[in-house]
Amino acid sequence: MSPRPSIDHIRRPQILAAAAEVIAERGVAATRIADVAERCGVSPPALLYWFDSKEQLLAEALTADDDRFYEELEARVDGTAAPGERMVALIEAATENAEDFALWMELWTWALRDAELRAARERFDVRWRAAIEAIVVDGVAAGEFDAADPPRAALAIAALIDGLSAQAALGDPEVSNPRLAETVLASAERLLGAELPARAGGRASP
Amino acid sequence: MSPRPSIDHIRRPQILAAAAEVIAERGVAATRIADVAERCGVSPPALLYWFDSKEQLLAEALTADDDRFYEELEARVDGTAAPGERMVALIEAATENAEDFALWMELWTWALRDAELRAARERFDVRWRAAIEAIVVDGVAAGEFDAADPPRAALAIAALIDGLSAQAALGDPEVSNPRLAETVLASAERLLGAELPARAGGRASP
DNA sequence: CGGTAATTTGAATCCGCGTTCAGGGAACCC
DNA sequence: GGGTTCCCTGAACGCGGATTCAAATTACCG
Repeated sequence: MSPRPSIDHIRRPQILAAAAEVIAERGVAATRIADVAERCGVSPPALLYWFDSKEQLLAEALTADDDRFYEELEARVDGTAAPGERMVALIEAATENAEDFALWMELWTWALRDAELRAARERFDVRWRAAIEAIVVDGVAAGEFDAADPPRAALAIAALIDGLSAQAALGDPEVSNPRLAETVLASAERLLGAELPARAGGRASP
Repeated sequence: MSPRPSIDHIRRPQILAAAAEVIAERGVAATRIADVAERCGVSPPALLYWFDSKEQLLAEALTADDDRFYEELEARVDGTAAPGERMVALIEAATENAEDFALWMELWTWALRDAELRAARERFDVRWRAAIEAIVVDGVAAGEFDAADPPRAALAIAALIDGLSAQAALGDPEVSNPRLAETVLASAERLLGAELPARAGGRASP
């Protein structure tokens, strides 16, 4: 509406957020610059003022939120003390919004052919695995977990979450959200040779 | 070259194969009809003679090979007898060509917004999980495996393979092809509560 | 207040690419 | 060997959409 609605550097994040929304709805391939502009209440060339090209804008949008995600997640997980509880908290946090996984899937697919996106994805994954591994190492040290090879266990748990989340995001009836979390938890118990504490939420039926 | 190089229904599969190749290289989004036509040594409109639209052609290409993949895999696996060996054979077969997983990732991403592709993907996944589950059930019946919930174990193994294959396809240095197979095997042993027989190939160093 | 820099816009440009069209050569059938 | 069908082609069409441009509007600064 007004030609200068906000000062300097509120614009870029705003555009990136709008782009991420549109991507989540339409997918990267079907996202037009005009869509993002409309969501911002702005004309298409305005976006080109802040970003060099559509490609650059979408690439940035695809990776902008992820750091925040990990920060939130690490904050949530580090709150609790015992490794078992931390692991449960992590698994819950990672599985509670499986729909959002669609954005990761987009990132993966575009990372197949874009070196920068590939590097970004790897950075996120390293961070993610490290978060898991830290818990595993603590659990082993505390005698709670039995894992001969913590990095491998962490890798397996991460992959398990990825694979199941993808299917959940795709609406697989076999992998509903509750079943997703259950399966990861049960499998993690096997992989870690430990019983994990029940989660706080509890079940619906008494 | 020659105007009628092949009879009736050799053309469609040929086009689909070419399309699958191009998709594997460029990705669905960047695949042009002209690319596929060129690979077939044919003009673009020729493809439109066999397929109604680009979209239909690509969708079909994305799912054409998969049935063959499962048939091959099931044939390979059913050759051996003991559940443990069958499981190892299945895991090896599924992990030996991680690069090909890129095509699956493309399928997933497009399935997010295309009902037919989504249904096709689910069909494949059901079949894939069933193959795993059959082995698990046999192993439990034979007393070789210890799995309280075979469908869940199968789901977990499938998800594990998916998640790790995706990272391998993305060139993650942490998930090289050998490490991929090792990790799946080691994790499957945990999930199934069983030692799996060493694979035939053996290791490189003596 | 004027001058300058920052931000946005509407309109125009430009191009890639899917698709359409009007034929044209080959096989097949009689 | 003439008609019919099948498969394909070159050229043209047309559209969607990214990017460019010149101008306008606004903020900031003296």
